[in-house]
Amino acid sequence: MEYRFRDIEKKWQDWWKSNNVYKVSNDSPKPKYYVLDMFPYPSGAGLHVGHPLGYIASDIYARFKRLKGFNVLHPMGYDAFGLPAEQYAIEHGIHPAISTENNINNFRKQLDNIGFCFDWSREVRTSEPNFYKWTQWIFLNLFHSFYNRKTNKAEPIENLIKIFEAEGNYAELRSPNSELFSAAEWKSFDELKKQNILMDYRLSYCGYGEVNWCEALGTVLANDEVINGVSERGGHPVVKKKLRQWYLRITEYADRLLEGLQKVDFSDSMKEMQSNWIGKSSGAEIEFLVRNQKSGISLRVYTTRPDTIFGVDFMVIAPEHELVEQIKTSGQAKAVDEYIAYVKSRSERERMAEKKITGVFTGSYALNPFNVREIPIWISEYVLIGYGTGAIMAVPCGDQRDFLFAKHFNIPITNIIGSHYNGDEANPTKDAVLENSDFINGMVMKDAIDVVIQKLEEKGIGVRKVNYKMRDAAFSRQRYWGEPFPIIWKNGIAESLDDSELPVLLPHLDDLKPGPDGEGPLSNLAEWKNYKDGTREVNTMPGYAGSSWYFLRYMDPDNDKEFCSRKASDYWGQVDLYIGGTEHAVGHLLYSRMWTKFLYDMGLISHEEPYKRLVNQGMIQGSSRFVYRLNPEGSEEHIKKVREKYPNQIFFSYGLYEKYLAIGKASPWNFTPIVDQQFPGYIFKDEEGSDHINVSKIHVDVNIVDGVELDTKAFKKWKGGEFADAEFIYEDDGKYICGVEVEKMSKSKFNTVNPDDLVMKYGADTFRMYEMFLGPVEMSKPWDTKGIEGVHRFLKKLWRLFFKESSQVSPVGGDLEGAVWNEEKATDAELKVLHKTIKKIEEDTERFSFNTGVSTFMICVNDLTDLKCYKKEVLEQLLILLAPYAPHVSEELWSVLGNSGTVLDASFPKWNDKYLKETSKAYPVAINGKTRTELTLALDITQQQVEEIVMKDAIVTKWLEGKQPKKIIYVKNKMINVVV
RNA sequence: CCGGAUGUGGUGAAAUUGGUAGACACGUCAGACUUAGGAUCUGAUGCCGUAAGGUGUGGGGGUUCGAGUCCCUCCAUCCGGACCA
Repeated sequence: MEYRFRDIEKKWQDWWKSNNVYKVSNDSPKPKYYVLDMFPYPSGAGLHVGHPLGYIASDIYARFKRLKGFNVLHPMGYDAFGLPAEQYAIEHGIHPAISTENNINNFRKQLDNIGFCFDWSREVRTSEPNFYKWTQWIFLNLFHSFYNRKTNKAEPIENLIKIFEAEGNYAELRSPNSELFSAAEWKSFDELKKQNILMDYRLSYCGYGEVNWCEALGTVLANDEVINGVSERGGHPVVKKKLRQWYLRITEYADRLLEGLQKVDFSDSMKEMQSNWIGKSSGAEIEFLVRNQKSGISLRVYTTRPDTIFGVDFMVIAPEHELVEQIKTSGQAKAVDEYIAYVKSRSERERMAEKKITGVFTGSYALNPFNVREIPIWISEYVLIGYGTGAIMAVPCGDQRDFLFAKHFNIPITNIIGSHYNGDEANPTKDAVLENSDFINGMVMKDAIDVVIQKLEEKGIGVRKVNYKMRDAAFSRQRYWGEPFPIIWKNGIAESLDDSELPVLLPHLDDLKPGPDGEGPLSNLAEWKNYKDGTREVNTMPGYAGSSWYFLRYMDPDNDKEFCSRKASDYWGQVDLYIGGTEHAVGHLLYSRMWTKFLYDMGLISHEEPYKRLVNQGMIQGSSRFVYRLNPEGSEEHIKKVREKYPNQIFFSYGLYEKYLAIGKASPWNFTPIVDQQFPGYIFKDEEGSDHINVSKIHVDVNIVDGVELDTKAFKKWKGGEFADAEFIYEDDGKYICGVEVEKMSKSKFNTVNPDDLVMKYGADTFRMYEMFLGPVEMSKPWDTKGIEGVHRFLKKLWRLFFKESSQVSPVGGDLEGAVWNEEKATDAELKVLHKTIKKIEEDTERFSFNTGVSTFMICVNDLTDLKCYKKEVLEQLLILLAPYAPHVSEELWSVLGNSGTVLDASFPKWNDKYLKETSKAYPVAINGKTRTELTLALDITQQQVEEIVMKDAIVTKWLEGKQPKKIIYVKNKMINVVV
């Protein structure tokens, strides 16, 4: 009977479904284990071979843990709200609810094909009211909370009101925007004022701020959704705009998010990315008095290097700085105004692209607080209003930007670091001994930092200060396809809806055009917007709202009383293993960590970090294939001439293309190849000059290319016959070879490979194992289908340990025709193969090395084939090992051997040392690391016994020539070195 | 520019604590069985060399009896952040 994977896989997938094999209970005596995948955004493009990589890895691990006796939670769901569905709706006229539903169904079908062990009864969709009800509920909890800096945790806003009523607002409580007031003053404020003050403390709050506004998408974007000044989705330009927005006060959690990284098992690069994003730096804020016609102005700067205070040669403030108007002198007013106008005319993108040194002198001087030296104040766009105080003290001998600025504008440079400064570039060292520095002369810089800060604080002109790059996260979108806010506006006050009014359903809307004044589409729906005696908030929540807590919902998906019962979250606890891509490093992962900390502060869950261990699967890149078409270009006459001779499209094989270029030989058309930088390829020019033949590189579907060889027949049919008339110039061996480049996998590059096709051709088990066999899960690599045959061959070989293959067609299951397996007792040699495999598979799987795991199976099956071992005793155990990797064939053969139920309910075999011990082993011996011989020694012997045997060995004694060895090094179990 | 990662045959890659580098697989070559094979099986396969032998983990240097592995330095590729004071 042959290995009929299609029937087998269909059979077991149906069986798993109808027997609820993967349904997980919250009530089990077994220890729990939670394996989670980053749930997908169901895009219209469907799955390509890159998507399932992480799912397969987690699936293997989840099954493995189940075999090891854990109660494993392994759920899946959909991150279904978001911008792309809405963009798609606008472009194609399909309502997001419909397209999302379609895409989900399509995803599900593709996922089911691969045979995952997800517990689909726990599926969540962020766009479902029974899910986003709780997203809204958590949002309201954030809204009703503030961060108490004294207790260092989130608390109900009532606590803050009590403090205000009793003590008023004081410095330690103060939020940057809020004023200080006494308890009595607080009581005298009217409601609007009180609410405005409270808004400065709420963990989700509404405020005005500079936001990233994307005109093309018609919405604001969070900082991590903007890459190099353009939107992550679509690459549209993004500008700064002041708008009323909802925010998440994530900055209050900056320190805890940073500290928490030490408690979790993430990769170094992931931790690095997060801590860079948080961007904690410590230093001081220093007050500089400004000397000009108006008195009493002071300029506050932030610096991490207060030790360089005597090296300050100028100050720079951001063009948007609030003191610009007051600081500019009448003499410089014109120049300053012109400069500000210039800066405004430049987009964010231009600024980043061309880093010109620009700036203008304000005419005013600041005074160094220690020696009252006059320091000119400049304005320049290289100082950002958003970071620190928007003003800096410039130390050109220590900071390269300051240095270049000083050189450019001929500002004299003070050297405070002696020979460490060479006059050609700044030196940011902290190890120099200070010079020209008044009371810190002679001190090492890094020691001087604290001394200066102390002195500043004593004199009341500065304060120690920690700064973060991270900003509060913009939490509203002017879009339709997201969670509505449970907020009503009344007389300028945001009021929360009552829990009983949740969920606030997203109303149906056919026309998704934006509302007036930069508001979202919901603004157009008056009957929905007007609610009770106020108006609803018409913005919606961003894509990351639902994903910030979805991992908790899986624990208790049907609960309609709570977002997740305490009992369920206590049982499942942290996600033990979280698998996903690095692209969420600073977005989703930070937000979900913050939400978890918040829920922990509120006493709603018992753990503070959501993910215990994070594994980042690598990206599978596309391996694009190209054909090279010759296009005549230039005068009409020339084109006609060429076309007369060659009426069809001519394609050049890659090898020839390369060859002609390499040797500079004339092509068959006598066009001399020359390199032309203007074109993305090469140009073949004719002798006359302007007329030439351009070679265009065309993406060709990887699925009609076998390795690098083009299937020319399929090519002619491809794209509805666009290339039906193609003629080919072949290699010498008559093949048409394509060019290869690694790019991002995308439909437009024709380099996507659909898993469905591979599953159809080779089966899900082969596909799963091949994806793992490609290399370490964490590594990015281009997809290459060549090689899948090897894995398929392995499964067929495995099959032949159970059945003789015959061409006769037999029904699946129950029919044991051609069975070769037997119940004989296994020999030691066979058990050795088995136990070696058990040990290796356990280790490989545990340390996530699935690629070597697959190899281990191949070696095992090769060995068993060599031994002609068809014994049930061995094979049965092997099937248990294989069940996580190739679940379908394992189930089939497991039942063939007469077992009932799923193989996953078996327990993972234990390996026995007894079978792994060698009776004897050859040890190479090296003398002075040069010469080698082999000795045969027993396995468990002592160092002393080894030395005795070595010294008795004929070859060794001959080498030693009577000399005594200095030492004999017995290295573990392999090598002995004799040093003379 | 800063930070992180990676660099091993024709290809994907193994080598868990420093211990016979290249497991396993693809590809290639040769052979067997075949009317045929894109089926299956056997053998060979890092490179140079007919061979003995030499050489070999991006380059250079170091530690060690011994280095793919540890240290220094340079180079290349990928990813992330970039006027963050």
